[in-house]
Amino acid sequence: MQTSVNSWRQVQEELLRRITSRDWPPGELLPTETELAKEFGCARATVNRAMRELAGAGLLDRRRKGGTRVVINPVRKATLDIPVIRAEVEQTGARWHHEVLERKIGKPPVSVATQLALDPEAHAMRLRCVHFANRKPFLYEKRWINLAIVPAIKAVDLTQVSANEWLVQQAPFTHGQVAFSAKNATTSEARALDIAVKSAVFVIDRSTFSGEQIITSVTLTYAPGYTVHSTI
Amino acid sequence: MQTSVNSWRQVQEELLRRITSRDWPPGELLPTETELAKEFGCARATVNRAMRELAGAGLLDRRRKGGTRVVINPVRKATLDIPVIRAEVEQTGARWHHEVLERKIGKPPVSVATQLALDPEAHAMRLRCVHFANRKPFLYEKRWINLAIVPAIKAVDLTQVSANEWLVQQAPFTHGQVAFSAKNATTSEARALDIAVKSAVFVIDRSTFSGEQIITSVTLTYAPGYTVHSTI
DNA sequence: TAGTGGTCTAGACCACCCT
DNA sequence: GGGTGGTCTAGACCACTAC
Repeated sequence: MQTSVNSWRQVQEELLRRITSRDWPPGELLPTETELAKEFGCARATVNRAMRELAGAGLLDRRRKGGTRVVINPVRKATLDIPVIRAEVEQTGARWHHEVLERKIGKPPVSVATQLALDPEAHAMRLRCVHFANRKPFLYEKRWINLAIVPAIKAVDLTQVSANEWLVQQAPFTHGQVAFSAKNATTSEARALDIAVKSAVFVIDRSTFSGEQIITSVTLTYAPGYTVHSTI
Repeated sequence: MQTSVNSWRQVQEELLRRITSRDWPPGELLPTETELAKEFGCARATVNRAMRELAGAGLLDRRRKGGTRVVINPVRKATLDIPVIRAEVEQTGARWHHEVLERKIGKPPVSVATQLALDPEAHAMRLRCVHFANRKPFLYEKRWINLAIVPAIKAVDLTQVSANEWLVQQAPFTHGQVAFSAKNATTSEARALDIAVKSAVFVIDRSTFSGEQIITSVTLTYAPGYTVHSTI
């Protein structure tokens, strides 16, 4: 029994050491929280917090009565930030501005309505914008907004505030989905971003919800060179 | 003072409701943990856990003495899974196999050595593979492995076990970096994936570390159509 | 059914940092 | 200096599930 490993970070570090050093190889059954607490000379809650986070990271598999095991093929989790577009540009030191290409209100096509989980009769706002970094086209944005949730946006001058930023501040979402992919730029995307047709562009599709109801669905097409960074 | 909102999930739900409903608009200073605990009729630790997770999600900004505020432009966090390649393919119901195109041991070029943070004199293993889903090329893998960390891999038959899976099991990393991007396929990538040159391909660059030392650095080039999904 | 993790409590002390 | 969040403790009860 060692003494004074009593902060949950220290406990977590030691557990991680035993896993990576293969003291506890994949599949190994770990001691119980109570046993580890005794060994480390700390409270069970401290061990619990350390192990809970490792389980969240995909390294441990915990189940009541079954105990805690080292995961065989860990599914590690990467966390990546989703900032407001303006902040993302300005953080690189560049100047940001945006232009609205299209803004109309009407019934979305059926394909979009199902994607938005909207009543096909419901009205939505269609928006197409280009975001610039240092006056260079940076991002082409195609968006549908559910007016049943955020009717107030009808009165907003979206040439002054981007819909992205307005929505983030005025209609925080409870959860959302994101998808990342690559594709060859279409003619209209190439024109909007001032790039060659068929250039490889990075695409983010994102839908955000307030409870069960969708707020907005957006397709972000980034000019070539864009990279998303993340840590594991 | 309401009664029996005593689980941290209930507390978190209620806090989230007040934020999204703009009861607490962006920038608002929230009551202290002690006050909320009294209001909800639960222990301060319960409120703390609920708020800590919301802060981790980027919705709240917490500081000692300064109190807790609703973040103005929340930088939301997306979490995405990074499974072992074989598992990723098999989860779609497809059969997985892989082929090794190149496997050699030697000094890496200087550019790679700096990228790997390796002594230029250190030896590394160079690996190029293709992963298949239902016998169709799915992923082109270019990898450098730091033999100073995992010398044992020299004796492994990497045509039987993929380096990806072997490393995940035998040399768990403590942390890593990931980058996602899009690019037009080069000639060699197009040949490996059996696609047209200049097709848009999705690229993941990943480096993993054991403490300060790099374990491996890999570039994964996915065949067109590949999408990474995530939730916010 | 018994053992394990999941959670809550009441209290305490501490670190940080705003005023 | 004082108020706030960060964390730890010792104990308790509960929920799940492997056996």
